[in-house]
Amino acid sequence: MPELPEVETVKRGLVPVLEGRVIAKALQRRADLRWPLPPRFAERLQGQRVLALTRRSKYLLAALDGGETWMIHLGMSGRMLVHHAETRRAQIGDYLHEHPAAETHDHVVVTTEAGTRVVFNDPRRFGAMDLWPTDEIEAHPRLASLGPEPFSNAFSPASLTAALNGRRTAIKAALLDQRIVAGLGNIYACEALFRAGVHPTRLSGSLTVEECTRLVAEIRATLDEAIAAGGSSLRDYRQADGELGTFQHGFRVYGREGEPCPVCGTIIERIVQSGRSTFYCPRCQS
DNA sequence: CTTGGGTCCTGTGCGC
DNA sequence: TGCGCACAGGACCCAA
Repeated sequence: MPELPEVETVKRGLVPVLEGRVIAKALQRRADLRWPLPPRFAERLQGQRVLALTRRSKYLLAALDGGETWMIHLGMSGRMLVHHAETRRAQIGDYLHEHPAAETHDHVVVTTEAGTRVVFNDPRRFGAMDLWPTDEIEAHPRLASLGPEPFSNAFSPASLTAALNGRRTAIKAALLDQRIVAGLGNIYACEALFRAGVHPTRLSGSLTVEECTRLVAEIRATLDEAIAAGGSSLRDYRQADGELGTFQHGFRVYGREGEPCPVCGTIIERIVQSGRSTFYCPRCQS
């Protein structure tokens, strides 16, 4: 579900319920997600005020007043569900007692002093959480090797050209490599390549400066539009506030194998690159 | 160093 | 209806 636009959408939904709030209660319902949770995870969250909620690539970062940052990655199927106090009977208490119908994959639950509950639900459990000193957060092993944010000045035609220079891998795989640019996933890599007119199997190092210029612009435009639409909703995914993102209707090639290209009418094709589906127009992309 | 493939986990949708 | 298989928005780890 979550690439950069979806994580940004989740962040925006969580800011009003978490920022400035104290985590009155935290509950950890299993010992591990993708990796073991840090020692005393729930206790370390409890009593902390969330100073700021930000996003780096596909990671949510909640800076706590005790000096640690709560780091959250949604993986493939992770969701942050918000339940407001007025929509439930009980106040702060034992989650299982309050919610006999707690979902199987509700792994972490926090309740703020305002009575709002935030539930991390993740069936596939590819998601992850950690606690890390805020003043060293950029050195976190998961963040240290990330490439530039797509909207930052550090991401530019020149920097992309330099990052791709000499690489023998397909450009599609390079866009999924978070060290090249942070935040793209399978959907938006396909969409950006289509919009830039670049064939997904092109060798990274073969792209011209002009093509890199188009790619930078189209990556930004695609992500921009997706964020404005509240992200993409596949399956029954919903934003934290229960709203559905609508950008899946804006996909031009992703998931459209066999359909006509929206630009030229040529049938869109699907290939597999490094184990992931790639959708593209064989005529528009060269 | 780069690159490609396997892997973690659960759920869903499709063809038979 | 039931069953098996392919596939799903991520990214780490390791062999070559």
